[in-house]
Amino acid sequence: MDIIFREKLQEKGLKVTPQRVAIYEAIVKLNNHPTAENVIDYIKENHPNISVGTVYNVLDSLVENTLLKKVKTEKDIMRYDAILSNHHHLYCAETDRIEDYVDEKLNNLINEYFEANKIKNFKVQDIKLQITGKFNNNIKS
Amino acid sequence: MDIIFREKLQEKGLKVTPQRVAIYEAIVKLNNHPTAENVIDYIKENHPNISVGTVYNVLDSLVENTLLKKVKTEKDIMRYDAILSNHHHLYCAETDRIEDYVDEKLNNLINEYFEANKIKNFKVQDIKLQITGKFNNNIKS
DNA sequence: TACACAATGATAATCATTCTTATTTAGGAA
DNA sequence: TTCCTAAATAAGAATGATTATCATTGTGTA
Repeated sequence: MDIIFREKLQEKGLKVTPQRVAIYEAIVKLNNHPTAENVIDYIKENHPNISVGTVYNVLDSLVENTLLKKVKTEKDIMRYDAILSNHHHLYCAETDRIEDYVDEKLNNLINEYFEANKIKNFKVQDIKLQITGKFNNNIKS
Repeated sequence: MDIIFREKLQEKGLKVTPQRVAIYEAIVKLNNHPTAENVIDYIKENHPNISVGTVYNVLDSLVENTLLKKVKTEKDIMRYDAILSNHHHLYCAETDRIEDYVDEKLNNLINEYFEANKIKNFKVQDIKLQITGKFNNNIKS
């Protein structure tokens, strides 16, 4: 696994440093989707000479080079919405624009699906779709 | 609209203050899902005597009393994931635990749905499900 | 082996958010 | 209407995560 990671670094033209390897290993070991902070804590335990700034830098550069992905959570939420009905979101990463997307037919489809295909060991309470893409116009509806 | 908001405040036992009304109006006016910062900027323009701390307080208390909702975005992302394949997430708000959820059948269902039901003025690039609920066990699989 | 430049360490700076405390105000009671 | 009390607010300090700075170190190539 290490070897593959080292190869990937080289493919991307990134130097293979012990810090990068250690940080990647930390994420794999902390396989429950660690936060940057989780990684920093782990690194402090196991590689106390790696500095905090480096962890952030490495994480960023690995994400930039698609050796790592970022994932969002329910917490640490940033936007406020005066519309209270249940709705999904259309999101354009380029322009940072968000629009609401209400679609009862889709909700039913998904609910039926999970009714028929239960997830093992998990009770579903709510499902939100984040639909990423591009808007065709620049005018707000 | 204002009147309804004032009534809602009273129902919740919250005092009707000019600050709360102004901040609510700001969110309605900035209807493209403002960030706290967006609201603060707007307030600074239109109600320069309302302090930044108050904006945060009011936003929080309105969310707590379900007069406002929070919405997440792609940016401001906090978690790192070494699994690069396309997958959704099961999320438990209580324990902050995240598990990957891979389901090709579901992906196909959703893709087919959007194939048949295009969204007006929007080109879909990626769809992510955030499935919130509760895990039945505490043991990591 | 030497060199150039990318990467790192240490720490300062930043920026959004939260906290603190004194002051003000909304809204019920007299 | 006026008074009173708890709730709400203003101002600014404090916090905490992230980013920037810059001198030093290390990787990988010639």
